[in-house]
Amino acid sequence: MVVSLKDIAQRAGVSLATVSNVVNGYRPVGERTRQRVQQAIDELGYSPNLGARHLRRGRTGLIALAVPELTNPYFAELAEIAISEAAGLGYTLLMENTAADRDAELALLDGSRQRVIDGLILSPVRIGREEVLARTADSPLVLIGEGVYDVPHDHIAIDNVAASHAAIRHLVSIGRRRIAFIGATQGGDRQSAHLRVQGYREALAAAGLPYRPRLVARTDAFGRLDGKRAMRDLLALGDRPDAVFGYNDLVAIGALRALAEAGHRVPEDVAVVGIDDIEEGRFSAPTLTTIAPDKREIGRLAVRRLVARIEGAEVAGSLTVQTPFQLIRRESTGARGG
Amino acid sequence: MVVSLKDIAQRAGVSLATVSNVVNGYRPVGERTRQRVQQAIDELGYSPNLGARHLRRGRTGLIALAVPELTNPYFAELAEIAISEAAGLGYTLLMENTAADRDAELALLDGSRQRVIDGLILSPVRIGREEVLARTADSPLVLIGEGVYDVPHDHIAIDNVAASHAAIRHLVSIGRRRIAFIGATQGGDRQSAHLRVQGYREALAAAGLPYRPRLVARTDAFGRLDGKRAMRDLLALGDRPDAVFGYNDLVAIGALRALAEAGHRVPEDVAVVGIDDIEEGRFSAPTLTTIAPDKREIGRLAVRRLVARIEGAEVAGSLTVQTPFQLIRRESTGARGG
DNA sequence: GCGCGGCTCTATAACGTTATACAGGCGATG
DNA sequence: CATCGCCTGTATAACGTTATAGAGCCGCGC
Repeated sequence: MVVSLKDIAQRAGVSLATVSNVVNGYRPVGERTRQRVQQAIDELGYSPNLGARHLRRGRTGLIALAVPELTNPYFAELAEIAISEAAGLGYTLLMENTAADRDAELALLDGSRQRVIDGLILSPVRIGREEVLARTADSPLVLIGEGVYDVPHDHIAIDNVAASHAAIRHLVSIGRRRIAFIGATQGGDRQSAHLRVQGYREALAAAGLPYRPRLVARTDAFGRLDGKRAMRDLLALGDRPDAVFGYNDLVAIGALRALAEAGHRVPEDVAVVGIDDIEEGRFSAPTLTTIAPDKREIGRLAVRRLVARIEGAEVAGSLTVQTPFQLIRRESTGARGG
Repeated sequence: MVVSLKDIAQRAGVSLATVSNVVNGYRPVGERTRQRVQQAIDELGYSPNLGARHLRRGRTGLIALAVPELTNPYFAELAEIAISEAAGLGYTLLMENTAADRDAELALLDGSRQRVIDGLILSPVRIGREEVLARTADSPLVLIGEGVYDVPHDHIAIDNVAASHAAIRHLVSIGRRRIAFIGATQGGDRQSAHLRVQGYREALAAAGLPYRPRLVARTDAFGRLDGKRAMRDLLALGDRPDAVFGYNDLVAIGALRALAEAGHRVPEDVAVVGIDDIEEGRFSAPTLTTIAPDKREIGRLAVRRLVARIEGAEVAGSLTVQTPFQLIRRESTGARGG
């Protein structure tokens, strides 16, 4: 049997309202009564009906984290952090998979899901500034990753241009001159790819190296297979690069695979760098040099800002936070050991 | 502004009940009225308040999938499938992370979370038959993976013993004689490890090979690092195995890494087989031979059975389904190409 | 001695739905 | 022509909770 406030009230011989006050302390209750009520709660094993509470309060205690792919370890690792942070704040985090689909992102942005969640953390891929501005829903929204700037929402990301700089500087520092980039995109979507390409170009220029469009490979998506295909295409071109910078670790790992299959040595023939620092890169052969964003910071910050907004803290304007990152050298650029 | 049934009713000049009937078709509505109501809905952009609906119907439309680790690609891949299957049936799937923690599993089993979800799909790791039997909550429960048998709940898994057989037979067929197992456990928890070890022993016996306890390595968890450490320990033992069967792909990938660091060639010196067929194993160097469970089938079946129970289909008794699996040969046991 | 404020507690009206009971109209049936 | 049943639609009571208004009681100050 499922116990409600009424059962407790009956058992303890008090009114509904008093039990409610004992449970959530909205108004003070006398010590004797409180004990009687508490005892009844313990005996009957009451736990509040969240649906009813939601109906009354207008909040569900649910927030969502929407990512383009659950199977990308970067997002899985981020999700684990966010889930535990949300739990600590009394919220339940719901994972949404947009599958990098524009309609899915739009639906989430102001769709019906909003009726059940108190707020949304979104990693946009296919939508841009206009779509976000056109949003009608009024529940709080926090953006993570890149793609959308200058909108009235909190935004947490790393500085992609700077991250690219760091990667390219590292490759230049170990003597590479023909540096390719894998993971550019066609359209204006996925801005982070643009930013990473931009950082790549700037850093090349800063190092006095020429920008060769042929060395920038486009991909449809950003998985291992995309990286592998792009690397294969680059190799087929004839003028082999001596280094590759991948849009993310998955793309870089795909590139590693293509290089191995083509019989090229990493890092001797071609050095490889990714972004994300997923665990897989610490176990690949060779291990993968990467730009490590502070996932813990990103996950915690995103949840905390969202919850702050939900709970009404009129935090000053929208806030864009750039979290730190770090270059981690591993075998794919010549570091020794694991 | 947030529109409710009342607003629609007013606009269309009908009663609340009629609008409700248009929305969810509980009772038929005349064609003319239906059109007027539908128009009002479209114009005002109504979407039902799920909290209220939950309160009234006693169902939330939320189901949960609880896994021991989100960052295990096997579960991430399974989750993607389950999420889309659930969406197709009109349910939202909530991911829960038990972090392989006993208390977390227990809390989920009959804890307060039950008040917000209609049913639970659980991949148990630390709890067994007794705990499941002692459960008080009465919402439907579907178990996936191994660990708990003979309980009155639906259960979907592969035949672990048979899977182990297939793996060992394969290793024997390519001439291996000293076959190690990585991923045994200490206690009675994580039954699947027991079953996989059991299959390993049986298959050794069937092949006329001796069972050497020293070649069975225990691990605390089942990640890459655990596999790497265990492999390192096995190598330190002196009598090097000529093949390794890992509890799962992650463990096997960790083993690959340890072998590479120790300078052993795979598969020439040591062949390696895992279980799960995660994408990572198709890109590792060497690519990983694995036992591939039918993740699509498992995910879809789990969701469908759970929903069937929720919706009251008194399906005959509890059902244990064993889904098919398949051996996929790759480089780590001598197959050529990707 | 009376009024007034503070302290507990209670009664009750929402929140937005859905299911039940009921009412009116109209054609078919006896 | 009266009656029955079907078909549409309505009014309304829940579901379990929380917030608001208010009731009873006690002690204190004038």
